[in-house]
Amino acid sequence: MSVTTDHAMPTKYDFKMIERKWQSFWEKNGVFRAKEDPSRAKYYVLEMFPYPSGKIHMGHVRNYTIGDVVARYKMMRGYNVLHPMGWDAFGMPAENAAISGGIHPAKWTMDNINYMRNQLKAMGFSYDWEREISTCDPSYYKWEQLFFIKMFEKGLVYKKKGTVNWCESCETVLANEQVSASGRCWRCESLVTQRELDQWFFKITDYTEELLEYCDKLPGWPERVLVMQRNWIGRSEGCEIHFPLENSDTYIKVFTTRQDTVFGATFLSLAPEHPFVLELSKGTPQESEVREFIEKVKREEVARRANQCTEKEGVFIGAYCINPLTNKRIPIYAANFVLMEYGTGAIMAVPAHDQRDFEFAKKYNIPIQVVVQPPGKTLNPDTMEGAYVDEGILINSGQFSGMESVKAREAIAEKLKSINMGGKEVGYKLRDWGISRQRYWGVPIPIVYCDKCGTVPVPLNDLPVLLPMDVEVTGFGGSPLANVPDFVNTTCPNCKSAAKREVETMDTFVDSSWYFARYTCPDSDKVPLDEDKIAYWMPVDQYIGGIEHAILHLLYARFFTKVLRDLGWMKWDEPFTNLLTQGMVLKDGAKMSKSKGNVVDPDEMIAKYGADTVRVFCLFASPPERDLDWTDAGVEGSHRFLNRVWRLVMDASTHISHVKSYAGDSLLEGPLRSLHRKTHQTIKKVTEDIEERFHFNTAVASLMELLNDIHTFRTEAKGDTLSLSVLREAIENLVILLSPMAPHICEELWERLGHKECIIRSPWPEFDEEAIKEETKVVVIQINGKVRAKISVNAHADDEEIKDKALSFERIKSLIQDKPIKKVFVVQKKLVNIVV
RNA sequence: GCGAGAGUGGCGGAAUUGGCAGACGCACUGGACUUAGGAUCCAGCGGGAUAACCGUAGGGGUUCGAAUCCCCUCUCUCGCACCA
Repeated sequence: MSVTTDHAMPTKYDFKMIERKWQSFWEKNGVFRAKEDPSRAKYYVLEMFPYPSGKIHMGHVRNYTIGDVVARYKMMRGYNVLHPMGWDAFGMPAENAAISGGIHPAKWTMDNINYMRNQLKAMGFSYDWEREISTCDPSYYKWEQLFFIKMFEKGLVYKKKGTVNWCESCETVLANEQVSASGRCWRCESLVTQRELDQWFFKITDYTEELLEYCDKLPGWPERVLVMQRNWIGRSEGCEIHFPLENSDTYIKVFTTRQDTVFGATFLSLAPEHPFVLELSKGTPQESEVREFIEKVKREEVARRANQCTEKEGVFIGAYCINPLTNKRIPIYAANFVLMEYGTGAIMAVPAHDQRDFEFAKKYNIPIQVVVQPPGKTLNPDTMEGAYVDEGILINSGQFSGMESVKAREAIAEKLKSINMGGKEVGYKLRDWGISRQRYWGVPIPIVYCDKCGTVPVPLNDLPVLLPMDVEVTGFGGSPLANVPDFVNTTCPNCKSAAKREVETMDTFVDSSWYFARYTCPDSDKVPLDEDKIAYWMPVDQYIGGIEHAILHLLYARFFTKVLRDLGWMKWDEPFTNLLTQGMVLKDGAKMSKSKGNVVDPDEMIAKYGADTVRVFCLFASPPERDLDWTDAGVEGSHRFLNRVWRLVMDASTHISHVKSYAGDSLLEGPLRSLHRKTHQTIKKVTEDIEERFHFNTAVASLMELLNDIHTFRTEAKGDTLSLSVLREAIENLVILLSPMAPHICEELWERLGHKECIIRSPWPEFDEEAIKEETKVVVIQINGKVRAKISVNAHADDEEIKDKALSFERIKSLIQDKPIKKVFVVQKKLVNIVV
């Protein structure tokens, strides 16, 4: 009998039949159903749930494939794995579909969910579909309303009138995080303007320090995500300084990080929105000019105003204050570049040492006073071309002259404190999270407005406040819910008199701030989070998603976790222990988009090549953090690989069906030993690549190598039982190691190899340290660092032996000839470098 | 401007406690099988007069030895950007 050939027509790799078969097998047998079991170690792997926009795209496919490999690997490793999936189902596209297509957002959303669920099932992902949740389901958002009320009671939710970001196109408010650096809406890219509105806010600033502090306690997160979050929180240490108003007993508070330059403060700049601007200018000759300026700035787009390049403009408001350390009288201006939301909305302007103030002073002819001298230079305010912003020695600063600026910051802060004119202060960029949205398709804010009782939260027994279904969504005229009398008109929970409901809905980022916790107990109907179940599953061991959520979703989810902890619903400080941010899927080097016409449709790919091929390609084409360029040729290659695996196993199966997998019972030599070694090296490589680095591309590559070696082996080896048992060992390991990546084909092959238990319930193989060892090693011989020869040495040879062998090697001898040998370096069983 | 990351064959990518550069795949070339091959198998595949030698964005340095460490320059990607 020969191992090499088999003349029987092999069965074709029928991926359609195979994938259908195993998907229904998994479903029927509840293979992926997760059950709490305190006797087993749990592993919670989660991918960011999708917005049901219509169809799954390649980004999802990649994201979920990565998660699926991790989930399946951990299952085979014996962990009790929770791997859920659901829908971030509230949001604007549903509403837009209603406006343009006349279809109800609920129907549109449900249709999309049904379609996309089937797509995910066709990919063979190992989700526990019994735990599926949808954020637009009242049984989900009911609890979100409960959290809102609890937060309201604790003062973590408040309503305030203020300037907010407004997207003209979405006709709704945006949180600061949701406005891009260029002042555009995160969703539709239109320019964002400002509006005065009464809005609900989550007090995320109560958690600023903790959110920042824990950025150093998340070793499982990519550094760049943490850097982005730290930047966003934007902590800066500085000083508050009080500038008394002339002829008044009030003062203006400013925040500065350069209190060492206070002696150079020659004017004050206030944000145009600062209440003092109107108040102080009242009755002065400047009043009308000031009013005009405020109006002008208000009209400016956020993008323009927040841009560094925008011309600095301002106006004198007709009032003066006193510099508390120089006692000099200095003018007060309103300036377009001063932001009301940061610090105190007012700054002391030091033109000599701040570029913005410098430009401003030049433009309006305000004196420039140098107070920090750079080492070895003298600054002349008349000839300076820009501000000197670096450190130096203080001059013109009274008792502080001669002091280094760094030290002066301490001393001046202390001085200000001692005279009760300010003191050290910490400033943050992070502001409270505005969550009101003037939209229909979202979670209703559970609040009632009563003329007598004011703002009253809906009693817990009355939850959920159901989102009404009979609503006409037009896209005009503000909150659609305001036009539903049955919804708006209610009675006050307190005094039972007529009252009105809040008609705005919550930002959908609230919905996704706690879904990961709800997966642990999706059916819990008495409490939002079941104490025992959440205690068993949380926190998420591995979270996987796109980098685009580095700030938005991930910061909100961290905040919400801390809130829920403080409300007593869970006991973790952070929701996600490890985070993997995968790169984008590109086509022809560009992001896929309809307008570019470079969209690859997952459905088509699955139909043409099967889910396993699509999965393998996603994993093989590049490591997860990097962008992946989709190529048809690459997919063909992955498909070819699976075909080769299929043929190999089918060809060999008749020969190896009666032998047992080699179990180390007899001594191996030659090709048998080599294949056995390769098998175990591959187990080691694939295990480490999955476990330690998520480098599935190299894991697949090593499986391809094993496949190639098995091929070679079959043409060389004899058909004796020992050979066949080694062959069987190699093939079985190839199939089992490949199974997390290409589960359908591997289940099928596993069954055809005669296994009764499915592969996902089989244990992950362990490698044998002994088998991996090479009996001979190839040692590279270098002369002056250049490779000149390679010799084979016994694995037990010591350095001296290797050195001798290298020096006596013919080719080396002839190259060295009679040149004197200066030194010889030997790297253990790897390399010899001869220096001549 | 600041911060982070990256730059390796025709392409995607391997190799990171400094030790054989280019694993694996794609594309390409030649061959086998074949009525046929866009299937499959075998072989080749950084450049080069196939010899020296040169090659990991460019230049310098450390070292017996550098894709890897250090310095400078360039390019690209991402994030932040009037935050006082």
